[in-house]
Amino acid sequence: MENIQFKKGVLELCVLVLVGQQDLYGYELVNNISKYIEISEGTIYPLLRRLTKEGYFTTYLAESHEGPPRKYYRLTEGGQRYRDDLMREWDVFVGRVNSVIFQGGRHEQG
Amino acid sequence: MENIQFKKGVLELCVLVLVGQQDLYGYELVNNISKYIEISEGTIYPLLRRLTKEGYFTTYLAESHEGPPRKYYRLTEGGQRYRDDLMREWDVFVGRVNSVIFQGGRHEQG
DNA sequence: ACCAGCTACCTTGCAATGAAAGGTACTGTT
DNA sequence: AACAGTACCTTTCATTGCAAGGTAGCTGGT
Repeated sequence: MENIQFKKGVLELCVLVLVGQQDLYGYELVNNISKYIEISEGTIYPLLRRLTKEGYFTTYLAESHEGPPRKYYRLTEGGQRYRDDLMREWDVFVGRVNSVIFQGGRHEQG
Repeated sequence: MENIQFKKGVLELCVLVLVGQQDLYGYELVNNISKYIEISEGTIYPLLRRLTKEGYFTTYLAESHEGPPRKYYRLTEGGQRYRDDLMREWDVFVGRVNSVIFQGGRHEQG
């Protein structure tokens, strides 16, 4: 998978979903997501900052036995709503793209 | 559908697929795709230029009864290969994103 | 004490791409 | 002539992912 462009906007959704399941810190998130989708720290940290700034996450620090303190991210209520909206949009979007590429945009629809 | 970012890279695939089915001109393409995905001329024309420059399309002009001449785009062999590669990548990508957001990145996998 | 390697955080500068806004030009109708 | 519709094109901007680099703490080996 070399196509960077596919990822645009989708990483945001992945991050929102994973943090929604349990509080996570950035480094953990990178390792978690990158099992599936190639991703680097330089992508995740700015994304986490932005989503926090936009009110979708709160953060807190916790000590670690194996290194510097970890900054955990927790999904807010607004974040949950945003996540749910994005999931619906993702679903609709994939459906529409598949309409275009599998039926050639010639399929009858509303 | 307000999320612009989802579209990044995917429009390229849509354009390749549609032109692969039959020669199309830009204006027609905009109207065709925008039934499914919001899109504007300012997006399509630069994209068509780029894909032509990269050797995926050839072009020819044809007169029109109802306005200025139309510039038709035709998919090259290289374009067909690229289209097929992109389709496979899109499929894989969607599968992986769904793994992350539906199984929380905890599903066993190669 | 020193160093390597890992964990964990962060930033700057860059490239790609979609969109808004604007421009050109032809045809047909009024 | 004026206008609407078709059809092309460009410039400028915002967003976002990445490479590269920087800071700092902990662990284990020498």
